[in-house]
Amino acid sequence: MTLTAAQPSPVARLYPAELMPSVGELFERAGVAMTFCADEEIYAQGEATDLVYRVTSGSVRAARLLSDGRRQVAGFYYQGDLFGLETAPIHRACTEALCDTRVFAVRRSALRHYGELGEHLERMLWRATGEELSQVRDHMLLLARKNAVERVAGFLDDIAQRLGGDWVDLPMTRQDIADYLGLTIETVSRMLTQLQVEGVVQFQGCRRFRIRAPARLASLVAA
Amino acid sequence: MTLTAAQPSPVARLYPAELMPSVGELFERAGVAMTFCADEEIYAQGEATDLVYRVTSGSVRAARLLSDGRRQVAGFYYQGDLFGLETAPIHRACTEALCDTRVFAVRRSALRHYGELGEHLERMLWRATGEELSQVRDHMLLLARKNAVERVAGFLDDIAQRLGGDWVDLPMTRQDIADYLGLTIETVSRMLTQLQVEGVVQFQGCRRFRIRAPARLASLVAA
DNA sequence: CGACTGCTTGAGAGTACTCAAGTACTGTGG
DNA sequence: CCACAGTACTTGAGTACTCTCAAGCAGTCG
Repeated sequence: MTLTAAQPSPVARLYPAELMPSVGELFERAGVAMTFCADEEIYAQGEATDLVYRVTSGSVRAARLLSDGRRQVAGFYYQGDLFGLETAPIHRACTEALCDTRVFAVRRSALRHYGELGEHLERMLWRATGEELSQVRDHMLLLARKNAVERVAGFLDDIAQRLGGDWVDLPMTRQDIADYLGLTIETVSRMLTQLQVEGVVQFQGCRRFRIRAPARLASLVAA
Repeated sequence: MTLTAAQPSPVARLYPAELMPSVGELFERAGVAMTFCADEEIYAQGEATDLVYRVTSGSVRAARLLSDGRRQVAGFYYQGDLFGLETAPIHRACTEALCDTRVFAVRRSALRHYGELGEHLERMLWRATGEELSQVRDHMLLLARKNAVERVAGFLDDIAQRLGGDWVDLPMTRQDIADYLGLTIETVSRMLTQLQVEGVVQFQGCRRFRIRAPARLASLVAA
């Protein structure tokens, strides 16, 4: 990991509400830039939760390990996403970069020194926490009540919507997907093959795909 | 549902930090008391998220329905728990009372009229959202990576810890438990029988149990 | 080109599900 | 007080889906 910016200096000017900077600007102004290469750890399970991050470019995976080695991927974060939001003093999950990734990190405990900017950021963090809660609940529904095809279809739909574009490049391995969906790597592979055979999606190599039958994909995702 | 208190009146006194009232007091002061009988709906899926609730007595189940009838119980709330916390303007889940239940409801949009009390409550809501996020993540891990016995053991451990006491009375049906754990009612029943046969727990009727071998239960719950 | 890692495919096994029957608990009416 | 109905729960047998283990294939890097 490399720091590419100096420690931030307090910024406590008054902003008229309509000129309040975007979340991205807030992080760039109040945070520290960091870069990580593929598979590098951003923070560890058990580390203090003082820093909050925003993905500038690249993508990130949050994971938890059970004592017997089973792994669960709690989520993926892409460009523009905030992560590291936890109320507990210690991280319950670790996060790692999936590919070369740049983030801005803000020290939570320092927010009160940033005046209005800090308050604004705090509100943003709250909102992001709420949004994450609702995402996690959706994922819970998927894990509790959906079969393998539906899970994989849901995943492809999600990521296509999140990353946009005609063709989508998957930044994560099959193992990551499996651990995210509560399946095995073989089952994920089989379902991907099945969806491709059925003409729902089309793959170009194993990391790049495009949706060919959005309606059929949507019917699998249901809700 | 019955209202048993008048609409609250603004309370904007100054509280020294150390005299700040507890969450319970805050809800009683700023909220409206409501009572629900068993299986009565507290709010519906799709309803506005303006109200936030706190359980005074009884217990509550939050559930979501898939279009094909599959149901997922998102969580249970017991005495002292806050629920209804969502950032989205509309509830993604409905909540129902499991038994005769009393709650206090606070109108979120009214908080800014309550001065310091309101700000304090907002902070409480934020913290509660964070705590719920971490609980939901634990549950996600359970759903993604644990087998039937481990799920049921985890559930019993959770509820015993939450409700306390030697003997624990389950306020929910087997169907509720199954929909919460992503299992069928028959599997839940079989696992409960198995745990009882193995001497891990003991049942008195089908709604009242006690933990007989905490260590063995803990080893099943793992983490 | 060869080794390595990541992905796919196949065969067989196991866990949880489905369907079906039976038992226990609760409340109602005789 | 007991019989009955209704609901909730348990148990059993057979099935299906996903997992495990094993082998083969593809893309990448030195």
